Amino acid sequence: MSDADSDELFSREDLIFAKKELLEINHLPTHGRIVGRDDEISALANALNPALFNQSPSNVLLYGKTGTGKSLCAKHVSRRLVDEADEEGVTVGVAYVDCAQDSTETQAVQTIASTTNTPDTDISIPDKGISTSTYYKRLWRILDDLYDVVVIILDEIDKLENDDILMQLSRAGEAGKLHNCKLGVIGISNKIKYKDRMDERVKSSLCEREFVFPPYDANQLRAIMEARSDAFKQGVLEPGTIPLAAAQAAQEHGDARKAIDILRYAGELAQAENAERVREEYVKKARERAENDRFRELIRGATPHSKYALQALAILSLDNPDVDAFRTSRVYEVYEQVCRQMDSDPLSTRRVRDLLREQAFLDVIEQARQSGGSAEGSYTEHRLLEDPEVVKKVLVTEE
DNA sequence: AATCCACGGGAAGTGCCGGAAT
DNA sequence: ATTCCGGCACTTCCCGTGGATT
Repeated sequence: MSDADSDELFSREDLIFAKKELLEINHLPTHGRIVGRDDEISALANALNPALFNQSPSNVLLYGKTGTGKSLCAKHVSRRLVDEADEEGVTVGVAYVDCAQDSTETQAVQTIASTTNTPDTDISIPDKGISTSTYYKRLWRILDDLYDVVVIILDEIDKLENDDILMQLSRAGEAGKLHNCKLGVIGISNKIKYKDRMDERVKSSLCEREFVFPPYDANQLRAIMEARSDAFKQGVLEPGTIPLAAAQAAQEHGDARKAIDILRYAGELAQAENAERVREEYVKKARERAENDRFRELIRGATPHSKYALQALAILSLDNPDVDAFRTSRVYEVYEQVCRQMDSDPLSTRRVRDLLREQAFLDVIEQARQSGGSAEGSYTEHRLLEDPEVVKKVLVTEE
């Protein structure tokens, strides 16, 4: 814009990135090791191990916050299983379903059936047009015809609209739907509370084993980022950049995806300013942006009044830096003020209680039941899990 | 073919109230 | 004794569907 060679509208050469695709969200590390998940990988392998002897693998539920490597490990282990079982003469199939995309029973079955199907069969799986039960019938046939064992990975399982498909999958064997093929289900959720919402019978069969994925610490994040530093040109990254970005990401949520985002944003900022190197100041700005994005994503789809309630909690947190949890009645008072500012009629206390509970399920806030002591009643306290500054900024700029 | 309308289902929201907690 | 949580029944509003009418 202000440079001497400003007649150059487009730059001819990328000064910062060499292989930017390494930093794209969906990029999976193909070669090299998965950082810091050895225990989880071997536990998962252990649960699936019976498949090697043509026996039923255990059903598993994986918990952990976003960006802790759940999907990655599930995919990795199941792929290894297919290879090793092949050497043993056992045919293993894997179906991966992203339940955020296929959130209904029909869509999910359709995806499973069409990914496990091969042209060798005379079974066709149309995109649409047949009933759910027909999909199931064809799926059972495919599985029996082609595989000894099938592992079904249900990612973001909490996004499913109902438990019907879990019901079908968990009972497929005993209900006589499958004759030769054994079924194993890996459920992946980033909501610890998801299990509470599950049907009791599904829960007992699907959660034979549970593993919790802890957030990455700063060292692990640093290793993850360094494994992708080839995305940048030689010498562009200052030596302190990655450790700084890792430290910041670890401090916030230990989310590897976000850590990579920070790195990419920092590069883009450097690019936008025609800098030759990625300096630390860019990392700081990038972190702010990544954090805003993350929170924006978290509250996407929330109703206006949900946001007002969150805003009220953020205001309380900012006004009282020494306290971090507030009882419902105080939140409601501030919420009423927010509504007045927004020129909107406040909802009832009953409704706001529910809205806050929804936010707690989404891990935006945390609730704890408290008691005031003798003759003082009991109540719930709400604590914001996000940086109040970020919450306020995002919520205010949304309007 | 375009318009209208009745209908059902689901989400949002309210009020009531028994009961948990200390 | 006190606070307020959370289940329940109920209302209101919106939206997609599908058949009837113009």
